[in-house]
Amino acid sequence: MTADRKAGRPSLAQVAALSGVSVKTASRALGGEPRVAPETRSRVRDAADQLGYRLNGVARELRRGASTSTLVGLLIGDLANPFYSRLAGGLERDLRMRGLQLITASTDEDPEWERRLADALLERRVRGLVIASTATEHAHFAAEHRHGIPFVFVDRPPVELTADTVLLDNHHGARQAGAHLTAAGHRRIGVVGDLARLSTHRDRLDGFAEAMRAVGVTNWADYLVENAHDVAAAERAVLGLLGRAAPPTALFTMNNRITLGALRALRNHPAPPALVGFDEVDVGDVLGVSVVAHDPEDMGRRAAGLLLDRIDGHRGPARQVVIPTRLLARGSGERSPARPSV
Amino acid sequence: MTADRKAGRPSLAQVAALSGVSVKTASRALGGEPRVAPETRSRVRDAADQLGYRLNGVARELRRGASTSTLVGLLIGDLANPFYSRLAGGLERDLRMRGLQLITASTDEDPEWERRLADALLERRVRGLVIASTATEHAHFAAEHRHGIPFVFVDRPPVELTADTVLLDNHHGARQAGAHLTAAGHRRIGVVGDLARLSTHRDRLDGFAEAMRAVGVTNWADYLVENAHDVAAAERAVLGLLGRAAPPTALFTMNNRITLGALRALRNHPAPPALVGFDEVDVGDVLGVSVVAHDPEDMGRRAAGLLLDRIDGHRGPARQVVIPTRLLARGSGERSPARPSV
DNA sequence: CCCGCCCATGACATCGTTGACGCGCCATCG
DNA sequence: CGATGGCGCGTCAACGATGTCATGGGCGGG
Repeated sequence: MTADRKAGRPSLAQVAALSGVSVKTASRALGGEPRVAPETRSRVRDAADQLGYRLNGVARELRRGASTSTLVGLLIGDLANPFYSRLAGGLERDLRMRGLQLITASTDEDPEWERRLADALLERRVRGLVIASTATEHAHFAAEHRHGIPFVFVDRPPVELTADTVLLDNHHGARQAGAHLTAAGHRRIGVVGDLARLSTHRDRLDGFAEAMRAVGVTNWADYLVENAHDVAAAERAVLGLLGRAAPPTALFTMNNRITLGALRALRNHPAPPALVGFDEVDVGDVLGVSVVAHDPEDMGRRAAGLLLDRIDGHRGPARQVVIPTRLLARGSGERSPARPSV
Repeated sequence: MTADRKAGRPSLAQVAALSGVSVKTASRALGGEPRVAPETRSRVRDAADQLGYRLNGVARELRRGASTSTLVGLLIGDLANPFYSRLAGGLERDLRMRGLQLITASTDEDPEWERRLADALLERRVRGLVIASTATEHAHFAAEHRHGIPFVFVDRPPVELTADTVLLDNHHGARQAGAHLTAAGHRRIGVVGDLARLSTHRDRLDGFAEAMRAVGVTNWADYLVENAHDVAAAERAVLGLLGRAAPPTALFTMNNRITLGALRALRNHPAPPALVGFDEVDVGDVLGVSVVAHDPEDMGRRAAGLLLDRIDGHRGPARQVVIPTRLLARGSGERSPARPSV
């Protein structure tokens, strides 16, 4: 009758009262501490069950102080993007082996929103923060960082801040992609990239530029489209490139979504241009799509490693891990520039 | 010199001391409360900046009490599975418009682990719990549920517990898939499914069975393979089916990973069987894969809707939302059973 | 047989913040 | 000109758990 009316959740005090012990003993019994008579412990447990009681993790965390949180924050562009979700998966798997949980937030590549989310996570006293940042400056994290909160930057490096980082070998991968296409004889190569402000975009562009320089092509930027941030935009961009008077004979699509858009655009094309994409895509092997592949889950695991080291007290200078990329030739990148007349 | 030695993070008391006001006034100033002189407020803000201070969300949550948490728990099988990550994306997007954050944990389809994770989340006093449960019984959530914690079950319904639920129209979708294949003349249809214990598996199987009954085929279970939980297992299962003396002329692959495995298995096959998959797959349109499609992000949004209603005080009986499915005929499901001799 | 030690338990303070309430002070009003 | 009230700020307690220290009883050793 009085039990679970609208009254909030029961507190330890109520459990203690019901089982006839002090609050502290109840705490000991439920918290698994030693120095509790077995009979007492089970009496307390029964009372807790009866009341539907559960220890309050918030109170415990407050009492125990700073570095007892089991929450790790993850800031990414968009959880629905397989690159990020696989990264998150790898990260989570390694964190939970240590009893840490992941709290994930998507920034939609909005720097202002990213900052708000980071603030919220830090206010919640997360144990560490893993961040694929879309911002162009991270000095405002300096104070937290100095207070000992571990930061790990993934996919994109910190700016005006020194912290642990896990990056892809963007430059090398993109150079490989470019070299692969030029080796097949291509010179007019369409390049479609993500938001121009992102470091990954710039690094990949640099790598590609190097490959083009190596064969003496300098006007390749005429075929560059930037800021194709979603699949539909990428599809339009590719159609635009193909509609030109002198269309490219090959394409370099600079991330997974863009590659998907390109595949859509090329569907049913009588003589599709050669194509190399950055990032693996689902059934890329079945479709015969050549890509610069890498392992997002490994990226997550490496980030977990760096973070856990810091949590374990590692105090060394910031470390940087570079995840290798490798070119998978599956057909689409090996088509020659010679195009049958239509 | 004494500043940020190893001393923990500064507290409100230190900010108050530095700015020469009481703790309460400092709280008011930083918390954005009214009744603070502008000059005082900025003085406190300066002191906070100087100390690198940030309000402690843990303490605030404890003080404010139960239903002030801004955390919502999400339990799914595997964050790296696009079905789940898109669901999570849709859910997160709608939750964050209300200032709620998502804390995600993967169960790897292990019921015991799922329970442990749920306990951890509930102990942390999440505001609500969204769960794609892999367990076969949920009575242990009853106490929490009665205490007013909103639960939303997604993809799989609760057992021995009544709670809000968002499900796919599995039965209908699978029946459509089966009917589509039988309409094309198929009678020997290989069926590859996920873990047999999952309700989604059973419901889809039921729907498919109905389609087969409609054309009088009763021995279809001879071509059933279950527990193909990952892509590699699905690929093996399909190869096994095709290697039989009387191989199936069509395949029904009961989820996205299984469809991917089947596509791998069928690559380079001279006369591939017809194929209809459950769940959309990336570039399914490009590959011409017929599927029973639905919208995982919408599922997440609907779950968010149910949850937010409860948080807003809705007290009605448990509601159930069914997400429709629709068959997308793209070629692979329309191949006829007539097979060219090899 | 007595002393001292260990065990089970309890009282109390504390983590950092915020709600409830109180108190001057100054402006306004009848 | 005294009563009224809003404003700016402060004091105190409480949220729910746990660390610290204290206490009484039982038991083994001298």
